[in-house]
Amino acid sequence: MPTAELTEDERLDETFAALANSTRRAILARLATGEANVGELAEPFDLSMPAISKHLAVLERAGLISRGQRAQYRPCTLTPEPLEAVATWTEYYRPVWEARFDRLGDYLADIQP
Amino acid sequence: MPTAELTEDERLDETFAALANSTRRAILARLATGEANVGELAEPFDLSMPAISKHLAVLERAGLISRGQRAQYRPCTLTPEPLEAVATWTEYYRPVWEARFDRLGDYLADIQP
DNA sequence: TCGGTACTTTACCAACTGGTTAATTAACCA
DNA sequence: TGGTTAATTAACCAGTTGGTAAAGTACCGA
Repeated sequence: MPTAELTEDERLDETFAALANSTRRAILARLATGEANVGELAEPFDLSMPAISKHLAVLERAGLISRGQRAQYRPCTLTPEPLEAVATWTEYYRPVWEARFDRLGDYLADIQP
Repeated sequence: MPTAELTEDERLDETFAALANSTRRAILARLATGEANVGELAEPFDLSMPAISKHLAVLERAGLISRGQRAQYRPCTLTPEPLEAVATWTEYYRPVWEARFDRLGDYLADIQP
């Protein structure tokens, strides 16, 4: 079958949706320290294995992780390209939130004698 | 009533969920250029007004916009603090995706005679 | 006071999400 | 071969999401 062929917008939709869950963000944080199997990833959570499997499927579909196979194990690794896209998207708005400090700077300048 | 009292994780959940929709991201992009009424925000989209109202409610609940009132109009403005939180969250992973280039650098160094 | 404009609320719908338990697949090991 | 371990798939469920059409609210202006 052909590779999904998503638009940039659709890829951002999937990435943001995948990140909108603290279990999945915690899994990414764990993977930032290195590869891990599904069981190791599941251990910190009070969730069934199928629940973790589903979270991993969401992360994989969003391109945030990739999965290998070693015997019965499915080692997961972080693939951070979508995070880079999020950073790029977000940086566009940096001037907007920094304007607040600019205005604060103006204010501080104003009250100087 | 007391302000929602969400954890940092819950606020990130809401922010990422709000951003996981291209209509809402387009609305934010529009608001980055300045305040706008609901009708003005709806104009570029082939969606009913209630649909836009719902998107704005999601953005407001996530703290990404705030809404005023001027006669019949509800002017919306961008409130970028949650975007700053997203940037902070994302920057944590920057070394991970930049490691790719580091490794590329190692590789290029290796193949030098 | 009455009509129009701007927007929200309500009621409804189909599709998706996040969880469960039970069953299945696949690989190792004794 | 048969049992154990690792993980996925299937079937199900309640709650949320993204959309609609229709009704309601609120303000302005003639």
